[in-house]
Amino acid sequence: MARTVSVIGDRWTLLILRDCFLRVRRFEDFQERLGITRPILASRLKKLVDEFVLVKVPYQQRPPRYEYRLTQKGLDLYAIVMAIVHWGDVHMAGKKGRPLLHSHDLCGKDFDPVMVCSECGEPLMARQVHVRPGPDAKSPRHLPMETDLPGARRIAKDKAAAS
Amino acid sequence: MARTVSVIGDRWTLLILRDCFLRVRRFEDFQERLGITRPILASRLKKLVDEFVLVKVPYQQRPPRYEYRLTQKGLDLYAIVMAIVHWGDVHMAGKKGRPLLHSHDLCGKDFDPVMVCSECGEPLMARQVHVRPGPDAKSPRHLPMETDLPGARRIAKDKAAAS
DNA sequence: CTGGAGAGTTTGAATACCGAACTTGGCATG
DNA sequence: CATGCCAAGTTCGGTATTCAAACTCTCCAG
Repeated sequence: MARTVSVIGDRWTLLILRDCFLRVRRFEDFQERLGITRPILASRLKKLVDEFVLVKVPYQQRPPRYEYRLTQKGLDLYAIVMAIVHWGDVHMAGKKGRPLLHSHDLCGKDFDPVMVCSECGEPLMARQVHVRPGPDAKSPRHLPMETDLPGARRIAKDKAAAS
Repeated sequence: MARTVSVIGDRWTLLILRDCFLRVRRFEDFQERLGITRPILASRLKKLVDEFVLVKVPYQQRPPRYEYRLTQKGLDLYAIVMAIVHWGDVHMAGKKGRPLLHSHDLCGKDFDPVMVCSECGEPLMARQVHVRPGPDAKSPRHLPMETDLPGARRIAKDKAAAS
């Protein structure tokens, strides 16, 4: 997650990516739609290209001009973007409702995105999920053993105080 | 989305929230696990509390001490966190694999999170979704006209320049 | 030869962030 | 009583980002 956040974890990058999914592709359009400063936009686009989230494609030669398009890696960010949009719709919408509606070509209906389990298809809830160390697990002191956190903590004291 | 990003869109907040889902709750634990500086951690926790994503709960009185817990609004961020973790697992994992595995209590299996359509249950793909203005749609000049006419965009600028 | 477009680069001031040390309140030890 | 420890912050001086505004560079059009 830290690696992912180092790519998408700043104020502007997620907004740039949302616009990519809305088919915005040119520097000037990003700049005007987002109100982002030009130097920051340039640096964010460069980073996304370096990370292979976007590709820079020439759309004319005479004065060489480029546009930015999502790669497959970039398209795979769709779940993240939709999850964010949906949370905003649920928890941050103003009185009037949501700014955009999404319709699904496959079923033709307006929908909300739902996160489900790949194995059983049920909607995921934080309380119904547990984690275990994987193949690339981090060092012990940084691991959050499910059982009540830092075993080394002075629990005796807390208990004494609580009782 | 802009409103949501203003809450979760910085380098540290998403990492703090991931740790919340891993049942980290105390200031010192966040600080040590993330390596975040104490002033920034304090300010981020305060912001999350102000936004009702976390609540500050006293866990002892003697010297008054608090821990931070997810509210329902915070728990609803799970889809975002899982989407980010999954993208990292797919696109940023090192050779050895992923750092954590998730198992689903309902079916007992290790799983990946999948974003599906609330109406038909099919996995969502960016190209199978179209957007329409919703009840709280933004002003026309900020909307992404699907058609890509090179002349349409100049007008706003001309007006601005004239004034 | 003046005037756009489009995609960026400078530049100097304001803001955010960092590491380290300090504060506060309550034990615990010697 | 003095010292030390813990947890949860604050304060502080210096560095790193971000900002707004202006500038560059390359073409084309009149």
